Amino acid sequence: MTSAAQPPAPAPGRRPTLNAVAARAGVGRGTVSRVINGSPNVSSRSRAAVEQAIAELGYVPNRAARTLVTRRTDSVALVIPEGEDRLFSEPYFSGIIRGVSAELTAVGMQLLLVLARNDGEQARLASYLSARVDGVLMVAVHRDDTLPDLLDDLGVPTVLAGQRSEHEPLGHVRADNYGGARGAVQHLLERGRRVIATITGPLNMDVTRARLSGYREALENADVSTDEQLIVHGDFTEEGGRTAMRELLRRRPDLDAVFAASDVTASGAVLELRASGRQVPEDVAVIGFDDSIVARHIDPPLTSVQQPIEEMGRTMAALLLDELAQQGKGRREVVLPTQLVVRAST
Amino acid sequence: MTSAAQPPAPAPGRRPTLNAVAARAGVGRGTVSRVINGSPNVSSRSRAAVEQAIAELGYVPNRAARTLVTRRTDSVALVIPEGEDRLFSEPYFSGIIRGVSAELTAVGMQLLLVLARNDGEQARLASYLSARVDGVLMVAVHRDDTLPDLLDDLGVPTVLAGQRSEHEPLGHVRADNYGGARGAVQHLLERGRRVIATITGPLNMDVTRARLSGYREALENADVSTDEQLIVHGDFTEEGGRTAMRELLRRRPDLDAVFAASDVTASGAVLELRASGRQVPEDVAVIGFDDSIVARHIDPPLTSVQQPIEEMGRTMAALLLDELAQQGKGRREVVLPTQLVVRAST
DNA sequence: GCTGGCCGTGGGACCGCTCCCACGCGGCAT
DNA sequence: ATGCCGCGTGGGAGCGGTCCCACGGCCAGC
Repeated sequence: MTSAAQPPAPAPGRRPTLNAVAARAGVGRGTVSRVINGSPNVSSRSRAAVEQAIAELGYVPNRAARTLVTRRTDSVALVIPEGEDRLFSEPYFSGIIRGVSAELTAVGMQLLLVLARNDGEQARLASYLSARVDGVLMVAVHRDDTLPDLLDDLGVPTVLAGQRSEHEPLGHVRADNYGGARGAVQHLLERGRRVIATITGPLNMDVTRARLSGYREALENADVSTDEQLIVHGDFTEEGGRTAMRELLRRRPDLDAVFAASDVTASGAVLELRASGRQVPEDVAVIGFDDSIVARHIDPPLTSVQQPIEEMGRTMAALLLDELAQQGKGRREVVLPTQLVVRAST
Repeated sequence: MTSAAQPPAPAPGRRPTLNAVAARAGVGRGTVSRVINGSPNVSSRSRAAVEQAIAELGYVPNRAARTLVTRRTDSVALVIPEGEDRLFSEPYFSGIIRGVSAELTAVGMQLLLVLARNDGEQARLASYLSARVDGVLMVAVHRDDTLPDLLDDLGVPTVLAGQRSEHEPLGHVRADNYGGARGAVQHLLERGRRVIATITGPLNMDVTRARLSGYREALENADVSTDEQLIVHGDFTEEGGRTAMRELLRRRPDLDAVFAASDVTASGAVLELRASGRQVPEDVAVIGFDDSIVARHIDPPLTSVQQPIEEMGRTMAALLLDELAQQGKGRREVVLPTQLVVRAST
């Protein structure tokens, strides 16, 4: 019965704690903490001792304990609207993930993946996120998405891929859709095409409007008359592309080129053109957008506008980390250049 | 100077705590905790009071505080080998994510996305994961992947999509690759094809061996002689498909069907067949695997073997939650049926 | 020589929760 | 009536960090 209060009790199969490191290094907890957090006010002697103890013990800081006191979770959420499966296809999603992930792991933050339903649960989701992460990245935002605003109200730094409207108040990254579209149409003009149609995306997306502007601009610059008959709205699906193409052929059977707002739409257009007895690119040239896996695999391989997806991911993460660092200030927008990838369809 | 120790100090812009709920409900902290965690030993009076207080205060439990004491993080990681961009294409990745996410959010767990490099960092990654999550889900495991074993050694429950070898010790979910391949070849036989070649995947993947077995089995069942000349190895890429097809045509110019181990491989094969002057499906029928976006968009649309991807995701998560619940026991394997989707290529 | 300031340091208080012990109370068997 | 049991309960201890205050030692300035 001489058990006078168990001294340190090495703790069974448990990971070493900061306390254990301090004991082993012969310093106080505060000093270990300072070393870990890179404080300059530590003598090199202490620092060396602590670093050695950390290495010997294989110490890894307990994130929960740190979060409890600092109120930072060191994690950000990537929110994806459920149903936007389009996003998951190459190269979009892999690129975004790779970029975001690279930027985040470099600073020791972790990435949470959250699928969001587009129903009335957005308020609940916003509150959930505000308790779980330091910031939020969102892709595929639509004009009427409220989640970004809800998050903003809760003070959760948020960065979007793309803007909801031309005056997006939140930080965001987007490709130069306007310039990409203009370049695509210029390319068609250089190939000698003169009756150039376009199949757009959904009207409630900013990318649709930007690409349409680029299309118009290119034609006006070239003094080619623009005909509203040559503009049809699609929905980014293959079926939408077929339907739109059918309508275009009805209106202007003499068209000699089509600029589609997505590769999948373009692939539908190609099918419909072929069904009407036209050859691509001999009779009608076709350009897509996204440079997706479909562009490379359909026949003929599709000329397409490529976005710097991975860099967009990296930039999104960087902007968010910026906002985190400066407490919500420094909200910025970044526009990245696109590149035309020429293949057999033009 | 009459400031005698600030009493409760309502705390400024901070979220309500369990203490605040207890005070408002007029009960002790223990009781609030019991209500939140669904303990049965709470009088219905107390329970009602607590629930009302929670609602009024908009209380959300602090996960870090809970994790600190329970040593559970209530989160699992989905580990994806970097470079396996193939996985990111429709429908694979979106399906897995949707299935996993649905199952996890139903029980309040969160999903961490982790990109893993295939270098010597795996030990570090394993240790990182063991500190950050309760369990791990892995996709695209190769025969020589060590991460699953490292995790197992650290006692981190792990569930794989697919098996590394035929005697996978870890819990895993896979599609019936054998049955799917057999069914595909049977379909070709029913279409009257007799000289059926196959382009496999990489030999270090179990799916490759399983699909090859199914191919052989179907031919043997039908008393069609199998010729090793008809088997060529690919690598799941389009270029690999072209190369393999070229080799097959050299060896057996009389072949009348090809079963490819992936849609992308199949699309390469189709291009090469066409280049050789053959028509698909008139001269040579082609079947792919995965029922990916490529299958639907190439010309002709590809007959393909579809896997129940979303269900695989759901099942993976369910198996992991099971292991979590029973402390690593109940390690199981689940095989899900495939389905042949017939299109114009056969 | 004394004072002031700064540097490096140790350690108490605390973050918000769960775990568990101890207590009061009523009902049942003795 | 007395005991015991078990239920519902309150609250102390502790999880593993960070923050910050106080302290000793040293050097520079007067």
